[in-house]
Amino acid sequence: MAAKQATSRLKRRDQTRRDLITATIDSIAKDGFAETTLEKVSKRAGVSRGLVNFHFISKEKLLIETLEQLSEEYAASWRKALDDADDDPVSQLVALIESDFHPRVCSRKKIAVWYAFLGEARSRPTYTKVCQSWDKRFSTVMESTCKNVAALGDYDHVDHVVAARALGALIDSLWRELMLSPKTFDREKSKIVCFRHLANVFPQHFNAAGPIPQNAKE
Amino acid sequence: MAAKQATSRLKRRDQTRRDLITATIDSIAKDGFAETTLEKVSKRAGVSRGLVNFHFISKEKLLIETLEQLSEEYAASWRKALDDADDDPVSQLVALIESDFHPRVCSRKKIAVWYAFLGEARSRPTYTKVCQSWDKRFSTVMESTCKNVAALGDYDHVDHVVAARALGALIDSLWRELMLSPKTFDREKSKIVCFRHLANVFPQHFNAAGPIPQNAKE
Amino acid sequence: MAAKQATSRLKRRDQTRRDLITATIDSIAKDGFAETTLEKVSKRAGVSRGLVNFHFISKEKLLIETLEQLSEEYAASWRKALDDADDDPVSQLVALIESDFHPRVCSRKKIAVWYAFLGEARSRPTYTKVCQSWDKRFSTVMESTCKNVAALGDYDHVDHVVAARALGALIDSLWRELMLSPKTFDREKSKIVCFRHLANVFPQHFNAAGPIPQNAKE
Amino acid sequence: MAAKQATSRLKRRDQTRRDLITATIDSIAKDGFAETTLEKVSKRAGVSRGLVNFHFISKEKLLIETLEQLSEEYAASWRKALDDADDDPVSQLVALIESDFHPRVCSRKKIAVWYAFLGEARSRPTYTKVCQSWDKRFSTVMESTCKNVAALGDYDHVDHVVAARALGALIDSLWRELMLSPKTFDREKSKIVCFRHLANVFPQHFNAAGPIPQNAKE
DNA sequence: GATGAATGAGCCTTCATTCAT
DNA sequence: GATGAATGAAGGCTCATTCAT
Repeated sequence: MAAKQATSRLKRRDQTRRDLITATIDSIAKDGFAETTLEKVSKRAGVSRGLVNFHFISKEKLLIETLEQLSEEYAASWRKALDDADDDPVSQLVALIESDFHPRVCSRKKIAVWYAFLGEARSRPTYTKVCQSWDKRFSTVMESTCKNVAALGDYDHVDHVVAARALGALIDSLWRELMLSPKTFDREKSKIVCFRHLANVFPQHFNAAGPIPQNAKE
Repeated sequence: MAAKQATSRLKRRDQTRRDLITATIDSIAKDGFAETTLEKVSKRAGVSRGLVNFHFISKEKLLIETLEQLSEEYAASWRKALDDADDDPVSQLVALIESDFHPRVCSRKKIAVWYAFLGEARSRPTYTKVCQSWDKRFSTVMESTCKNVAALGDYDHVDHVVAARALGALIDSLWRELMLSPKTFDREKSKIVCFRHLANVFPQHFNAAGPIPQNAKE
Repeated sequence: MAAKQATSRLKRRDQTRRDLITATIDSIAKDGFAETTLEKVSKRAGVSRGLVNFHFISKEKLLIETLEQLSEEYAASWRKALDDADDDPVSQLVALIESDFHPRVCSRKKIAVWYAFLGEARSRPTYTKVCQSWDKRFSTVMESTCKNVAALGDYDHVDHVVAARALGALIDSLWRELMLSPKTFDREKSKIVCFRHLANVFPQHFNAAGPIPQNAKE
Repeated sequence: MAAKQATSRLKRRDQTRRDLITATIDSIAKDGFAETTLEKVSKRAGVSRGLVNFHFISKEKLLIETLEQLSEEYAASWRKALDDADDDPVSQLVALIESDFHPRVCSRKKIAVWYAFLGEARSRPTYTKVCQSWDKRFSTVMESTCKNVAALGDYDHVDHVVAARALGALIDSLWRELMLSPKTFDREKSKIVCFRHLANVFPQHFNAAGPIPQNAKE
């Protein structure tokens, strides 16, 4: 029973922590980094003022955990996408793109927060690290997938590393469009832009509509 | 004589304003947006605390003018690059790339500031507008130049709009690398990355070294 | 127990608020409106600087609450005086005068503060309202009491409304004397001035010493 | 010619000083004491920022001169009224009342300024002095005039000193009404209130309409 | 004599953090 | 474990005053 109570307490504790991180994301998205105060965050999470320091020691630590969670969510999303995808590089590339534009990670709110952290990254080493590894992990998988795609066709002249980097950059550029000009942003058109880029580079495997079915060949 | 006096005063006034904007850029680059205070800025500019409000009314207005100047500097840079370039689209594309990696606009400091503003853009409408137009103006010229390049060769299957966007995104991604990982960044290699992207898309006109001389054709 | 705790906290809270208002009155009385800063007020109240904003949101709101309390204290004073007085108009008029010169409300400090607010009344609508209602409430009761006195005697030719207003004005004038020339001010003499005014208007019921006993008549 | 130039300069100087005092009055009337800054004053007077200190040394000195001018204007007004009046006390009393409600001195603006200074009087000795003498000079003449009126009739039981003081207080109360409730204020009705007070005290010489013609008696 | 840029002290306010209850 | 009053440092801003031009 004591154990149960302890478990319940732990759950409660974690729930409060999660609530606070969610509230932090919401606040940064709405009011920006500069206007995000612990009072707003605690009010939004429905807890008392002093509780944030109790759970996270300092505001800075709360912010770092928030960034880390955001980063983890993102990585988890594309990892799962890869796991669920068929075992060929083209499908995997498609899965990565699908994942990156899934509302789960690609919402105006989350992207605004991501850019907010990026904006402070230069002057806060911890942010720098998280942002670097965020970029790094994704570009690595993107690169290797593009490499595998390149191996499928007649792409000797294609620089798959640069193609991968350009694809990553393109996705980022579309995210930024969602943040700055949400009205012109369109989730489906964004994917098409990515496919068109792939069609420019891997014309045998992609066109504007997405991957070109390769079964005819076999 | 009175006119001269007025001129001298005006010059002085403008010089002070410029100094303050420069100091603001330096401060944001070094300490970040959140840690940029008017005291630091005024100290850096070597003037008294109250002078900022005297000249710019409020901190926010100083920040906006700073962002605008940054935006203007950037646009002026690539406009001049275009003006100075030969009158063929390939040279112009090269000029745009050269301009974007020229230390004048592509310094770690300036890019950090640009990203700092971008980070607050979501929650401050004025920043949003300036950032939008910054993106917009550049992508427009990039697109039309790529279109002209596409017209030079056998590029029917190439989507030049997406190619242009990808190039812009690539440049931005390299800038971000300069900001987050200055040690791995290399100005020349960055241009080569861009050329490689162009080589992927316009293989008749670009290779990793840059533009392919076309005189053989004539 | 929780309730007790809450009560204790609430008491504490209210005590702090009261202390701050008292300190505000003291400060305005001593240094004047213009020189009353939150630092002085908080120091006088023995609390930290930021607590004022915590409890009153802004300096302006603290000032308004201070004025309101002053107004309430004053009204409470004469209301109690009326309650405690005998049930005849002459005794009531005497009670009102006694109340107005009671040190509880008629201290140099409080009058200085009252005049300080009056001085800013024109340019701050909230002050205007409080000052208006202060004046209004008192003049209403003064008027009706004078009316009742007038009905007691042979005062057909007497304008009791004007007599009441003149009495109120006289009291104010004596208050002002306390503020500007405290050395010539004398509490007892001030009441005599009021009685003399009443003697001028209601000679059958008042003389310089106060009310004339009317039992002979019965 | 040099003298003429000097004179012209002196005139100009005085004009500027007068403009600044006028602007000060306007500013205090509109924005209150607390919000009256030298910048507003100089802007209102149409001169440069630094000129106030040049002409008045300090803000405080400008304020004192403003108060003094207001006081002088007021005294000049009732002195002239007395000079122009017939040589009997009743006419003189009427003249004093007329003067006190003449727009020249009894405007909402000027009264607001007068009360603004009064509000700071307690904490600034110089203001105290000016306000004291303002009160004193007027109450002295009021008292002697009332004394002379009292001598005209059967007023043995009348305390003319208190009657005079009440009249002065009444005028002040009506002024305050103009400041706080300009909509209910009425210049003519105000005078009638004063006459009614006098009718209460000197029924043989005043009624609600004003002085009672005494020629029938002779 | 006049201007207005520049100074710097001081004010109100905000806010992360602490701690008694 | 949770609350919220209290702290105190720091920030943006105002403004009287100074002074070079």
